Amino acid sequence: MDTSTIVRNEAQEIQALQDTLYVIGGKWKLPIMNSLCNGNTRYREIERSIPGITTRMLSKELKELELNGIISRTVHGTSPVLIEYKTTDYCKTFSAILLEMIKWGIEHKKHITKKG
Amino acid sequence: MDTSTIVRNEAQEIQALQDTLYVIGGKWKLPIMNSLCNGNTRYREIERSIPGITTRMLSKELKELELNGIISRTVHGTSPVLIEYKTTDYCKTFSAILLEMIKWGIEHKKHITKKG
DNA sequence: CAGGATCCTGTAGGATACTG
DNA sequence: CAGTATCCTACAGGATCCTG
Repeated sequence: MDTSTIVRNEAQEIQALQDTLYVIGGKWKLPIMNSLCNGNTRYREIERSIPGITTRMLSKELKELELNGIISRTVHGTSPVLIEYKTTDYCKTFSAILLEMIKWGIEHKKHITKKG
Repeated sequence: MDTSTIVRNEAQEIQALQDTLYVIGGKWKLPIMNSLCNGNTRYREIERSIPGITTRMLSKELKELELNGIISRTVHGTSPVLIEYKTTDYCKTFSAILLEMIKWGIEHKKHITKKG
């Protein structure tokens, strides 16, 4: 299969875009992924690293990300239960987009403040 | 300014991510950008190319995209008024992300159908 | 520490009809 | 053709308190 000969299909593209948006959509999923990428693994750690997020949203989003195979959740120990969140290899397939979006956001801020 | 020496700042990254999400957020902005990238320029053309979108959402999103400098709106003629929507050069700074997201969405669909 | 349970609200977005 | 104007509602997301 030669990828250079893939025929672009508009409807399929839009569907794919919406699928992607569905997985990473909402206000918090990308910030959470980014927090994990920065080495945070514990619930409270992640919470503190993302200004404004509530426990409700954090646990909700973590679940969805886990369901989509983007992150993993591991239980360590028994009595003082330790939970470890990590990005999966699958998450790494998204890191390029993540970085590009960060760069874009930074440039965009310059872009709009430049012109008032 | 050597970009390789940029110190990564987590809070700034998250802010940048949320800025980007704000600009392209919602259900329709990326599909619209993609439609324009595919050569559609007319309102009804764009509308027809995006299954499910309503005129209300289309005009609302087009306005916001124009405000953010992502697309341009040009009026041609006088009597049978012709409107032409086009992506701006600034929109092109986003095309890499757009393509990556399309690729990711397609792969993701394979990924999840594969496992059940 | 790692969340769950509730309650509440704004707004994104849908449906439908209409206009120059 | 290129949109406006209304009306409506589901749900994303916030606030707060509680639990093992």
